[in-house]
Order: sequence, then structure tokens, then C-alpha cells
Amino acid sequence: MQDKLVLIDGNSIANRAFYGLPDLTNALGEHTNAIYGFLNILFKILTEEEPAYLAVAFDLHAPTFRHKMYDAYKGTRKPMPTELKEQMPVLRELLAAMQIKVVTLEGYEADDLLGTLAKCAEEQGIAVSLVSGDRDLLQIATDRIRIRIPKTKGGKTEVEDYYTQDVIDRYGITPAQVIELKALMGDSSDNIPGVPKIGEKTATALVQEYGTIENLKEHIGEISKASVKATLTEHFDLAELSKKLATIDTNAPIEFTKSDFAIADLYTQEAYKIVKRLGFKNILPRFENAEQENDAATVYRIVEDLSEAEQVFDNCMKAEKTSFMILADGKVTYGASLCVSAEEVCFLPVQGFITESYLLDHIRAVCAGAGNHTVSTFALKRQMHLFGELDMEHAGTHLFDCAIAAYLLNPLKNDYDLEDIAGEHLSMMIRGYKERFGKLTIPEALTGQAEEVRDYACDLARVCFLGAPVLEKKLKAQEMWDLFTQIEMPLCVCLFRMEREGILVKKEELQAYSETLLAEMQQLEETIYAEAGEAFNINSPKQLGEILFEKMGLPGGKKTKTGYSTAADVLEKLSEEHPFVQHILRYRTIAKLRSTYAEGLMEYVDADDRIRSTFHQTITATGRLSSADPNLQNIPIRMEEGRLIRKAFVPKDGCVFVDADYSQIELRIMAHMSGDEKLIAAYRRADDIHAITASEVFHVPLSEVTPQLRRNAKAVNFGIIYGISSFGLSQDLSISKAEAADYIERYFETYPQVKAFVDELVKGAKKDGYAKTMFGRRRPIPELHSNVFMQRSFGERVAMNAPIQGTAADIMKIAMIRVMKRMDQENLRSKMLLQVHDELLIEAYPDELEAVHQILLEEMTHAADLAVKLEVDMHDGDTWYSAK
DNA sequence: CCCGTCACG
DNA sequence: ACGTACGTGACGGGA
Repeated sequence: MQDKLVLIDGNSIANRAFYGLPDLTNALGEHTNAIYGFLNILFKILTEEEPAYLAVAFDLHAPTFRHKMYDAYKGTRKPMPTELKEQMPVLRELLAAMQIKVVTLEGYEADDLLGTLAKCAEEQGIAVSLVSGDRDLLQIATDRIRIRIPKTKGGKTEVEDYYTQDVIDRYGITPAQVIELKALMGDSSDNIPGVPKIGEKTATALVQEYGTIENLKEHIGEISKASVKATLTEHFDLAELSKKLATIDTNAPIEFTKSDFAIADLYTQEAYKIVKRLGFKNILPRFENAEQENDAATVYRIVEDLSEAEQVFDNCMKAEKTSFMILADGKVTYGASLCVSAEEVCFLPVQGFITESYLLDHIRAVCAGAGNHTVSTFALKRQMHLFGELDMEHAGTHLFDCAIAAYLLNPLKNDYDLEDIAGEHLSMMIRGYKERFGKLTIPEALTGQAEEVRDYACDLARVCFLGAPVLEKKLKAQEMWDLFTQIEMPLCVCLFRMEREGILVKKEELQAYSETLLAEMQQLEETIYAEAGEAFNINSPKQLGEILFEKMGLPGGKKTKTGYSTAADVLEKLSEEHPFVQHILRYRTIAKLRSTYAEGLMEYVDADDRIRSTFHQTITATGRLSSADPNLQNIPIRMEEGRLIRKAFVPKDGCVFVDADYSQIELRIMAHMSGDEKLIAAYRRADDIHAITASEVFHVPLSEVTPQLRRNAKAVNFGIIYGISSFGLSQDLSISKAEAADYIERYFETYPQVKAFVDELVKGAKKDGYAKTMFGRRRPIPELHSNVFMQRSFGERVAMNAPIQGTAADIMKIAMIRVMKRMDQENLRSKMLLQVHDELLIEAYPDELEAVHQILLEEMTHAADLAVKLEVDMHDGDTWYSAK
């Protein structure tokens, strides 16, 4: 097989990728698109050519002979944008990790080095491919040196190839004449004033006719075009200069040798780490052979013998700290890994005498910890569902959930898997399940690749073991240790118990409700089709838009990226005059209630007629919880027809619901945090804060506050919490922006300390890079430093909202822990079932009703000590509907 | 898989 | 001039 050398123009290809691809960032916020594009081209070429030799050339910042030739040469290059500039050293680092030869030389540009190497290799009988986006390189083309220029066509990268003949075919001139052409076109000397610039067609014709610019000069009299003649006569010296600048120096002091340029193993462990960090998921598999070699000091052991297992658990109990990870799929446990020390990690597969319950019971015992050791793991709540509950307080003092810790350190991430935590906090690269086992189930993996499963499970436990102290240190440094130990970890147990409990629903109520809805839906469907004159999919915004705005010709501006907006606020403006639109809106409401709530919820009813939602503790940017599968935090209440669904949620036999919710908690927090005396006084005075606000802001006696004025004041109150903007308020109140701005101004005049407070929030967040709650929870706000107005404004609103929404979340979490703890202490059998941000739902035994009321009231109102009293509204009911 | 829409706080 | 209120999750449609 013939030897091949591939040469790559590093700057040119990275540059091309940077401008050709959308902006791309990894989890750390590093820009990566130039590197990504570079790698894609590299792999494409390598796959195609299978070369024996490879090198990438880069420009240096040092001046080249071109600078010496012409002072202004440095100005001929555009400055690199920082987003690209920062990628270059990372790319170099990656190439080094892949053991790829990188050439740079002071005083020479990449072109010169590539040209020299190409010629040198050609002389040694090696076929050369030179990859660049720069057509200057075409001058190097021969029959054995191929210039390859990547082009993007419709998202696909294609490569244009040029041997000598291809240059002639495409440009009508020989490779050697490329410099003549460039000289006439002034291509390489953009910034030199007065340099001749002749269009490509004319220039090509001239080169074809005269061969060189020197020859052209001698025949300048023959040129007919006056402009061409003038510029060439006047500035011929500049054309000559231009030619010299465009000429690639193939005599750079550099040499091609086979040994120096031979491709070694590209897929090293070092390279794997970098690609992993960069987040190139589809490139990563190439590097998978480069397994993370374990520290020689750490032993991963499979334990199958019962007495040996006993020994492992015994050691865990005695150890100062330990960690574990259960390997399970849904409800089935296949094994667990435990880390007794940094040197010894054991994997215990479920088999023989090591049964599921044996394993789980022992792990629970390790967590419950008779001793004083700390136990770290990942996603503790999920594992509690396998082995059972723990003590809330003990969780705070002795257990460490790496996912929750990582979430507190950066709540903006989409997920917190252990592989990411290992990379981000330990600079350790762990391969994930999919990378190791693909689509295999755990039992399949265990049969076929038992040792790999062992390594995987042990890796996870080891990351927990090593990660906990690192995360702990960071939490303490950021003053979130109390938040973690006193709120989040105990809450984790609290949430587990709520999830395990579930909530009873009357399936037949859901069914009946669904049928009622279906009947009306079908009726509406008929009416709508008749009015539209055809049948269409009402649920399709696209089809609906066409019917409304094209067929029926209703006035409607295009609003969304994909077409007409048919959102409720748009349709409501039309509905007055068009009953048809009212029918559409009504249909939407009914369809939503049926699909998401009536039908949707029925899917989740367990055998014991209870629905068990999952409360996610590591999702929101502000510190709130979220509920999913199903979401029980968005059950309808605002509209009566939707609210009816709550009649299906009932307490178990012999119990009643107690529903307690904070009254305007966010606004009270606002009053407290701002310290605004007038707002605080307003809260101390009476209960209808919106009316008082209206009275004070609009200067009318409280008794004369109209519902309209109250509504406006309420909207302004909300606006302040959301991060006020006149546009947003104007939208909400359907008033002009100027009026909205006026309201805001009046509000700030009335409560000047609120104004100072929100200003300070933005200022502080800009300085620190994050917003902070009363309990130290942080939310990073990178948008604050954006150059884009929209994004920056968003950042400012977030800086105002996050401390308020987040503090409310903190307070509710504290209340939940205290309520549950008190119910435990008083040996109540009543259960906490749901949290809906400012509301708690308890399933109470009648004989405990008084106690439950008292506990809720006391613990919720005293969860935080604010300048303004926290008020709680409480209702009992035999359904969730009537308990509100 | 993303988008538009809509349910909640 | 820019064009949005803050925070979520689920559904159906359509590429």
C-alpha cells in the first residue's frame, strides 16, 4: 500500500468550522464549535484516506517574513473573536493528547510549513493531501499533491479535490499561476492602500494571456480596459508585493520524516478525557477503547460469598466514611457496590445467598448507621424506594447525596449524573452505562460482561466516595453547607415518604369526568367542522391557523416561528365577534382537561388506587421542587370546570384532607428582604394587601379602591416579584407601555426601599455572577454579562425574581421538614401527601385533626422569622376540591 | 425530538 | 430599536 501524508491547515479549518457551525457550548460553558467541526473534518479525511502520516500546522503570533516585507501586513488579518480564540489552545491540547504531530515555526505561516512539508514528502514518493479552506494553497497542487477544500453543502461537509489538472479545469490557469492571479486580484493584501484589485474574470484572462505579472507589465500597452491599465501602471510595485505576499515559501526550515509524522494511537485516554469534557457525545465512542485505567492502588472486587459479604458490611459499619450505589432497574435490584476505602471497592451481585432483601437490608443498615460514619451516594431518594426510609435528621447529619450537592453548586444543569460529577468535580472520566453496555439490560450485561458491570458499579461508588469530600468543601466555601445538611438532605427523606404514600383517587370519578368531557368534545367538533366547512385537526395549530387566518380571513398577525399564533390570548381578541373562535377555545379547554387530567391521570393509578408522583429535588433554577409522572402540582383550580377534577382526589377511608397554603408568601418575603417600612406596615395593618397597595399607589382611600384598581395593584405586585418590566405589565393588564411604566413609577415612589432593593439585587448579581436567597441558595446568572439586550434584560429580571421565589421555596422546605418531624414526634398517623409550592396537603385522621391543624399553623408560620408575619390559610375537606 | 399550547404556583 | 413578565411538566402535532 502506498504511503500517504495528510496535512491540515489548523487555523483555516478551525476558522471555517467556527463560522460555519452554530455556536456550541459544553456543560462548562466553553465554546466548542470550532473544535467540533475540526474533528469532524479530521475523522472524515482519516476514514477516507487511511494515511500513514499526519500533521496539523498552525500560525504563530510572531511576525513572519511577510511582516518584514510590508509593515501593514499585520493589519491584513482580522482579529480572532474571543469565542474562537479560546478554542485554539484546547484544540492544540487535544491534538497533543491524540499524539498528532503539530507544526508551527516562528516567522512562518501555516501555509509555508504545509507547502514545505508537502514538497518534501512528495520528493520521498509519498502521496500528499493538504486540507485547507484557503485557496492560496492551490499553488502547491501537483499530480501527487492534492489540495482538499472542505465545503458545506446543505449541512453536509463535502470536500473539493484539486490536483494540477483540477486547478486548470476549474480556474483555467496552472497551480503556479495562482499567485499571479492573486497578485492581480489583490487577495492577500486587503489592507494595503492602492493595491490593484482586478475582478477574477479579467484577472484570469490576463494571466492566461501573459502568464506572469512581469510579462504583463511589458505588454501593458496592449491592455484595452482603461481602469485596469491605470491601476496596474500606477501601482505595479504593489501588485508585485501582493504576489510576494501570496507566494507560499516552500523552503521553510522544516523537514518531513516518516518517523516524525507517523500516526500513533489517536484514541488515548488523555484524548478521551478532553473529548468527554468537551461534551461531543457522538464523537466519544471513537475514543472508547481508551479506558479509564484504574488507579493501581484501587481494587475492584466481586463479592459473591455470603461470609465475605458480611465482612464487607462489617467493614462499612466500622469505617469512618463509606459510599454505595445500588444497581437496579425500576424495582428490581441486581447488585450493589460499596466503597470501604479509596483503595477497596466491592461489587455484590444478587445471587446465591446474597439475595435482594439481604443486600437491601444491609445497605439500609449502613445508611441508618449505628455508628458515627458518613455515607455518600447518588440519588438517595431513588434508592430509598428500594431499601426503605431513613431518619430525616440522620440524613442531614450522616448522609450525603452527591446529586443534591452538585445541584446546589450549579442548579442550572439539565442533569446530574455521576459521570458528569466525576468529570466536573474530580476531573475523573467515567464511562456511562450506555457507553459501556449500549442498549443491554442489566441482566444481559451481567451475563455477558460481568467484569465490566463490576467496574461500572465500583466506579460509581468510588465517585461518590471521592466526590463527597470535594463537594462538601465547595458547599462550605460557598456557604451552602447548612442549606445542604439542614434543609435539602432531611427534605430528601420527607419527599421519599410523600412519594411512597401517594394519594388516593377515585378512578371511576376520573372515568366519568372523562366521558362527560368526551361528549362535549364530540359535540364541539361537529359544530366547528360545520362552521369551518370542512373537517380538520383542531389540535393542530398549523391546520387551525390555516382555517382561521387564510380560509376564513380573520385578522391575525404571524407570531410564532412556524406560522400563525393561535394561542389563547390571540384568539380571545377575536372571539367577541366570532362564535367560531369561542368554540375553538372551548374545545381546547375540554381537550386539555381530558387528555392531560382525566385520561392522563388514570394511567398512573396504582393497584391500591393511589397515584404516586415523583418530586424532583434537583430540577429548578430557583430551588423549588417539581413534580412529574404525573405532575400533581398543576392540577386545575382556576376554572371551575377544571377544578372538578379535584373531586377525584380523596383522603383514604376514615380520613380528611387538610390543605394549608401560605398567603402571598413571595410578596411578604419581598417586604421583609427590602425592609420597606411602608410595605411592612401595610402587611401589619390588614389582610388585603392588594387593596392597600392600590390605595397607597393610586392615592385613594382604602374604602374607595375599586376592583379595577385592586386588580392593577395586584398585577404590579406580581410584576415586582417577576422582575418588573413595563412591557410585561402592559401585556398582563392590556394597557399601554407608558401607562404600565407610570404604574411602576408610582409603585416605586410609594415603596422607595423596594426600588432600592431590586436595584441592589441586580447590582449584586452582576458583581457576584449569581443571585442568592435568604438561606444562601445560589442561582448563577450568566445572562447578566451578555451583550445581547434581550438576554441581559432576562438576566436582570431573574436577578430580581430568584431571591424571592427561592427564599419562598427554602421556607416551604423548612416548614415541610418541621411539620413532618412534629407529626412523627407526636406519633400521628396522618400523612403529608403533596406540596404545591406554597401549599401542603395532609391526609389526616379525624382524631388527629386538631393536632394537624396546630402543627401546620405553627410550623408553617414560624418556618422563618420575617419582619412580616407569614400567614397560612387552612381548609378541611373530604376531597381536594373542597379542601381549598 | 422540537414546537406550540396550556395547566399550576 | 431591541421585543418579555418568574418558575415548572404534559400533551398532540409534525418534521
